[in-house]
Amino acid sequence: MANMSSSVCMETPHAHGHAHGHTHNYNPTPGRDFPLQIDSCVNPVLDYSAQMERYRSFATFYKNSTAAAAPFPQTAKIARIATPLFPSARLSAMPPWPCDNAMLWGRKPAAVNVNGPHTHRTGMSRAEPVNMHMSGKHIPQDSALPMGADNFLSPLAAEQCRGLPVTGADCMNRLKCPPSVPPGEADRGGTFGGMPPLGGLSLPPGVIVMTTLHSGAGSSGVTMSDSAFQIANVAADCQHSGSSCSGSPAALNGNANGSCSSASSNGSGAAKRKRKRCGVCAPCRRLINCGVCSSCRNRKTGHQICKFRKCEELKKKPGSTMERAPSAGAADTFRWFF
DNA sequence: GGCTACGTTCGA
DNA sequence: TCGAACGTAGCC
Repeated sequence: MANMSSSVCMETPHAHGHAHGHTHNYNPTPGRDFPLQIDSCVNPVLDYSAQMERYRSFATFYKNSTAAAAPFPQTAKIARIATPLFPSARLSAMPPWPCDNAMLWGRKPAAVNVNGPHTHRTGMSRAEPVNMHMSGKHIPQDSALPMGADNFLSPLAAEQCRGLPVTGADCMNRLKCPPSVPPGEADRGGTFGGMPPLGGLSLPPGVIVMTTLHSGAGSSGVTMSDSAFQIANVAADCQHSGSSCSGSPAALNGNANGSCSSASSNGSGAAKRKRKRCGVCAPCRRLINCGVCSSCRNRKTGHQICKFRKCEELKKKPGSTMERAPSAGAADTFRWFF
């Protein structure tokens, strides 16, 4: 599970207590570092080109290296290629914050189990599925809005809502947490307690959300990715099975294969259901195949996704996630989502 | 029906 | 134990 923690660790240098020992050299300077990250988000085409160029360089490099006397082992290739592109991402093993380039530059997203047409959740108006921000009507505003001082969240809002049962606007509103929200409500609906206020550090809301998810859930042995996966699976399975099950944290104690109790009791049929990518882990967020790994090179016969895009959750055994019962802290963490 | 990719099997 | 190959589910 250490790899999960490292792969989804999006903690900011000040968002946690450095309990895990490593030190961050990154000291965000508002007004200096932030625009750098903004660039990476508002210019997805540039990011894509950069990544493609990087992959190509890797491929060329390793191709030449293989011909040389000391070829690189596959693990070394993987370790090198898997290194995040962005400086800040090297600290977190993820992009500075999750910009859905796939959405921004038009690639159709992989079907992830974030939700479906309906997820049986009540008490929240949701006119569209979460991935509704993939629709064209969101793309222009997401990708073309100037990054004004007050609307820097706008291009991010849709992505921050990936996997969340809220609309992009709703998500953004929650993340902004206007001052009119009472402090108590802010913890519950706007942001998390124990988190640095958004205004103090110019960080994308997604980073902060995941920071809390990590720090809160991780302490109980449940990583953010695990929990998000479970939530997503609950939603997805409700959609597929047609049975009614709530998305409440209590439901997360259920089958990690994404089966509600009714479905899991059906026997092998539900167990055979293919799992879907969580859509939130670093590999799921990777947009392009490396073209170098064995899966890419052997795509015709291997039928496998690029090793660097293989969902962290799917790498685990199907039953591994349910061995860790979500703690109350994890439940509190995800109260925000529902 | 084609494509992608998850799950399983099997060999090294 | 790991990775390649295969079957096939899921999606379009």
